[in-house]
Formats: sequence, structure tokens, C-alpha cells
Amino acid sequence: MDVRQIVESLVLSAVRRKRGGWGMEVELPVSVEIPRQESHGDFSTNAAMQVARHLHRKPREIAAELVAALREEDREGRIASLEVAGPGFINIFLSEDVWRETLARALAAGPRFGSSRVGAGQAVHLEFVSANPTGPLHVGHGRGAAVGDALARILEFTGHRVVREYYVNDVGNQMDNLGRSLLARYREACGRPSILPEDGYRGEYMVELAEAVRAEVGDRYADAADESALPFFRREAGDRILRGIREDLAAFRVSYDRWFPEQELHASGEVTAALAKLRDRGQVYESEGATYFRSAELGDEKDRVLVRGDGRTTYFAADIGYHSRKVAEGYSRMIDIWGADHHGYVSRLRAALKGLGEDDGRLTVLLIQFVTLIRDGKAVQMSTRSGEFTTLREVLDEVGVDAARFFYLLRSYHTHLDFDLTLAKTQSRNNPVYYIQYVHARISSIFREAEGRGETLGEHPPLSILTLPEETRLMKAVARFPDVVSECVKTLEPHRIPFYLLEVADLFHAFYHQHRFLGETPERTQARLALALAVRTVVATGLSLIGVTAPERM
RNA sequence: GCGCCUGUAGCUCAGGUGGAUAGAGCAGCUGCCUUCUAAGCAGCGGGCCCGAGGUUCGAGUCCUCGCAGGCGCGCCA
Repeated sequence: MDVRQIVESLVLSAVRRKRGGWGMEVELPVSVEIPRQESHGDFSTNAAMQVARHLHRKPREIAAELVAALREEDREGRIASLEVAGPGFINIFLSEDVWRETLARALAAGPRFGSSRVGAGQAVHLEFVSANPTGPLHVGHGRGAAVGDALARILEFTGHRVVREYYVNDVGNQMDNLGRSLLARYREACGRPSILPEDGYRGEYMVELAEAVRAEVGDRYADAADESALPFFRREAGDRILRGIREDLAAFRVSYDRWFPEQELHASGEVTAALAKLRDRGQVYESEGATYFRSAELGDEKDRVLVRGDGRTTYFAADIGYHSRKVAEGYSRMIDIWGADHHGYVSRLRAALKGLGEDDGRLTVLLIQFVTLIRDGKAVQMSTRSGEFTTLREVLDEVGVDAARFFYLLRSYHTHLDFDLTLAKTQSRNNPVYYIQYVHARISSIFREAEGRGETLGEHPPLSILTLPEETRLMKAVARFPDVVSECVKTLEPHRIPFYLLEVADLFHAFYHQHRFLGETPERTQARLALALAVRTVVATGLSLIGVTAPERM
């Protein structure tokens, strides 16, 4: 059990023990926090203040009673000392043994340290990126990919069954437009006069695609009529671009369990079925030739069109079909990761789930804010209209996968991200990803050296001699890892992992300079090696949760 | 106009369910390599937490109203 959980349950039992005597019938939530200041204990609780407020008594009086109760509850002797402080905090100082025991548990658990079963029995559907196959992924998509993939890893680490899915919008106007754009570029490549559609895709990648197509089929379609050539070019454009997207994501170490084509929803009749269900439930009406969904009654700003005047369904209609399929597949939770520009769509989709009679509480939509690339202190300009944007691939080629993933996850996705390419490329302390990886490489180096000296880590290292404040601080940092992981699961915020790793790295590098691991007394060397191994474990595991490698050498 | 996100050190950002003296990196300055990796360490400055009210024993955190930036508000996807 996580140290924090131990303390929480101690405080909870103490409160319960006293409740009767206080004549308190309700159960108050207790909260335990790690104080900012070390001198305020390993943990502190404001339980006494909460109770005091409820009973209209003096907080410090209650605190004194709780302290006594805590002492009685602590049968294992985990608490070293307790104090009442400030307005009524109870500061809890744990016995050093607690950290050593946790260290031993970390060593025993190895790569499983920090994992849990909290998600056992839960199936989570995670949809992320899902960029339209009309062009290569750009840096914004990269952020969604990094966040989605990290969340998937974290959820799996905590016992959830995760299905990662990419929804491919391979239907509609845009694919038509894409096909026309490619055809135009192809004719150009064949030396024929051609004009790009008014709202066509103008990016340079379309020119390259056209050349690739021509390399395969020659001039066969150079003089073909639009109608006969278009199906081929539509398919060709979509397929090739999607293939590029898959390759980019694979290069970014992002994999999916399923690439779900929108076409399949239409072919299977699921879109029609979902609309029929809405209709049966009285959620649909006709107006001016179109079919509307009464979403305004369900929390949306206004009613939305499902079927256009010309009989074609909207993107929204397909998405209703898609999400009712997810519901039917029985996930306990659905997480959609979207770009911030889609936020207006959230209430619409929720309305749809409600309209279908489903609980929209199972759906969580994470909105990822925008990314600005910074090079040499200046923003890199991007314009989607002209098709000129920096691709994910370009960033990967420039800074590498590890740095890219790390930088994407170093900020909460609630906030705009300034991605500093210059910094991501530098190989020094300035670059936090190397700073962390260096811990792993250093510790690996220590073990290589130890092996050379014939000093291997034994079965039962004498952890009890780890008594220095610096050693304790490191042990506490290791012990906090499971808590960080569960916090990520609760908040669905993976940026907590890199921040934690930075703290661990800080502590380790400082320790490394102040103390030695090898060449101490045999007992001390054993204990220090054990500590090093545990640090390496949490660093390796933490990095793996965000998809960053942990090198043995640098 | 309405909605969502954001506003914390010169810059980029952390600051679970409200807690005690608000943190880190960058940038600037000063030291430290005969040692298990200097991709490292130690130190020095730096703050009206956008503003105004409110709730509370206690507010960077919650509420209201402003201000500023970003993004949306299609029978596009």
C-alpha cells in the first residue's frame, strides 16, 4: 500500500474512533497532504479543523484528542511523532522505517512498482488524434498524440483495459475535395494544364503525392475525364495520406488497437440506426427540408442538423453513430481527446448521448490547447490555409522522439504550449529530458562499475543504515511515485509524471555529488546500491509511462 | 454578443479535494572536473499570484463582475 494511503486510513480510523464521543453523526472526508515545508512533517492533516467547524469547538482541542487517537490507531508504530501546529493542523512525522520498507517494496516490485489494480474490471475507450486524412500531422496533432498515448500507458499501468482508437473521417466533402486537388496536381505533373479547386488543398505535400502517383501509374489518367478519374484519386489520396499518418505516429511510438473508418459506420447502417433511435425518442424534427436534432433542450446552444436538405447526413450524425457504437461496446468509460478548436462540439455530443438515453457521464472530453513552435526565441509562423505548417515529422527529425514527447508533456494540456525547438535540441542541463535520462545512464554506469569491482547487489541489503537526510529524501521521493501515478489517473493529467521525474533527478544528481555509491564500507555500498536501483526503477518506469526511453549510456 | 481555455519571477511554466513562509527551469552573475559519466553540482539576486468585490478561522486555489490573450459559435469536418 502507498504510504499516503496508509496515513489517510490512519487519520480516518482516528476520526471514526472519536466520532461517537463527539456526538458527530456525519462522516467528514479527511484530507492528508504533503506539507510544503519539511519541518511541518511528512504529512499533515486538517481533519481537526474540519471537525471543529462542524462541532463549533476549538480546533486545537480537537486536534489534541485526534493526536491521542492516532497514537492508539498506530499499532504498527509507523508514526514517529505528532504535533499540533498553527490553527489546528496535525503534523505527522513517520518513522524512518516506513521509507526503508517502501524502498524494499520498490526493489521487490521492480518495474511493477507504482502499478495498481484500481482500474481492474474497467474498460476504457481512448480516442485520440483522429486527424482528417487530408494532410500530414502537424505539431498540434503531436500534442494530442503524446497526451493520448501517455494516458493509455498510465491507465494500463493501473489495471485498466484500454482500447486506443483513431477515428478516420474518410467520408464527405473533404475527401472529394482532396481527390480533386490530387487530380489537379497529377495533371500538372503530367505537364497538362490544370487548376486547383478553389478551396483545394494547396500544400506542397500534394505535389509530392501527385508525383508519387504518377511514378506508379504513369500518364494513364492525364487526359481522363474528371468523373472517371476521380474515384481513383480520391481513394489514392486518402490511402496515401493515411499511410503517412500511420508512419508518423509509429515513428512517434504511438500505436493503436483500431483505426476506425467512418465509412464502416455508414455501411453497417449504424448511422441510420442511431438517427432512427433519436427519432423514436422524439428528439428529431424536420424543418426547411433538413432533419434537426433537438439538442438545445439537452444543453447545446441550438438544434443541430443531422440530415441535410439534399439527403446527405452530417459529420455530426456520423459521430452520433460512432459514439453509440462505443456505448454498445460496453466501455465503462470513453475518453475523447480533441483540439481546443473543437470545444464547441462537446455539448452537442453530450446532448446526443442524452438524446439516445445514455449516461453522458461516461464520456470525458479532453481539450488540448494549441501549440506554438519557438525557434531562437521567435514564434514559427504557421498557416493552414496555404497548407504551410510544420509537420510532426519535421519536429521529430529535428529534436528526436524523446525530446518531442517530453516537451509535449511538460505542460498541462489546459494551457497553450510554447514548444522551444532550440531548447529541445540542446544537449545539456537546460534540456530537462536529458537531465532525467542522465540519471538513468549514471546509475547504470554505477552498476557497470560495481560489477567490474565485483560488488553486486545482494538479496538483503542493510537498508537500516540509510539514515542521512539526503538518503531519506531520496527514499521519500521513491515512495511518492505510486501517489503520482494515481494522481495522474484521477486527473487524467500526464504532465505530473515529467514534473515528478525532474524532482527525483534533482535529488539524485545532488546526492551523487555529495556522496559515493561505491568504495564505501561493504554495508554502506550495498545499501546505497539498493537506493540507486530503486531510483533507477522509478525513473525508468516514469519515463516508460510517457513513452520516453531510458538509456543505459549517454 | 455568447461559450470554453488561460493570466503566478524578465521569459516558459508547476502549484490534487481551499491551509502554515508561493516553487522550478531558462536567461544573468560567481565558484567546482586526478573520483561511480561535468548531458553534472553548489551559491547569488529576482513576486501587487491580471484587477475589484465576496464566501471562510484561512483564498494563487472557490463565487460574482470586470480587463487581457487564445480558440470556437456552419445544412464544414
